[in-house]
Amino acid sequence: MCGYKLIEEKDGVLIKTADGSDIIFDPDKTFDCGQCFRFNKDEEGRMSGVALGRAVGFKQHGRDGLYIYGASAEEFGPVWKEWLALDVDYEKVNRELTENAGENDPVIAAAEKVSRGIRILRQDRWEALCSFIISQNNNIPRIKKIIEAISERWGERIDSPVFGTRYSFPTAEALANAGEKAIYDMRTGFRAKYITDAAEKVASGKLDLEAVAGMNNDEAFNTLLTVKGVGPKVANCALLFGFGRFGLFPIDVWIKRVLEKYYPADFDPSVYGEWAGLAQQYLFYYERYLGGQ
DNA sequence: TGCCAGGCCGAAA
DNA sequence: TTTCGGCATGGC
Repeated sequence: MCGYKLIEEKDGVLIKTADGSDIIFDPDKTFDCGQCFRFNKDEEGRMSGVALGRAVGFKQHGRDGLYIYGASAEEFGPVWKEWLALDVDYEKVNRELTENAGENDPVIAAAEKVSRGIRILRQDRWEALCSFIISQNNNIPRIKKIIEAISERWGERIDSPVFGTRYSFPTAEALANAGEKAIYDMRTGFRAKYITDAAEKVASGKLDLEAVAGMNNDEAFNTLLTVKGVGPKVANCALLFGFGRFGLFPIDVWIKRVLEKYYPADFDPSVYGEWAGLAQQYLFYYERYLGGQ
């Protein structure tokens, strides 16, 4: 089910599923599961932040609804439906995921249950790549701080009637022009040279993210590895979250822990099929936020 | 205070 | 080819 009714409101647009079915989108979980670093719960109880150069906020509205603050009805289809992946039937995906995994999978069914409502977003390519370069050997609160800081410094100012002043994620050109020292001064540490290399490659066209989007997974992966500071984990996260490669399964310290804790040594995540990336995200959320409860 | 964080690089073995 | 120390910083 992916049809929606749109109701224009004064500060945004209310989305309801056309047939009253569960929308399966939990903003709190989706923006708190480490795929996107620019959203926080605000005083109104919305998950608000900046994406695609727009200030926006999300709040669940009953089981079948979603309130999108700072957006219009005509923006929904081309912008937010795509970005939030509301075109994907998660009821079906969740069913396929647990079926693919089979009955002998120790935890995916439990992880799916507690993680229900997480959607893998279709984020901006450059923002995803750059954000996950920053994420390496770092913790989520600090990753968010650094990203906010560089956005305030080198992003475009956005004056939103709903959210006030916010800043877009800086372009590769802006960061390339800023230079490594200025980026280092934003407390990015040893990542400054990696961010700079990525920004310079993208700004110069030496790395064409549009072209990467047209490549198969292996080609795209190997192309991203040409950036200094981009290894397997960062490349897979960039592709999963920024290029809609929902079948990729990035392995970080948390996922490694999950695999060691619950799965046999020879476990192959490709059993999760084209939704391995979602399985990964469910397992991450399950372990990180619930301690495997 | 010390350990760790959505890792990767470069050198050593 | 695989292993391993080092890395900047700050959250907890």
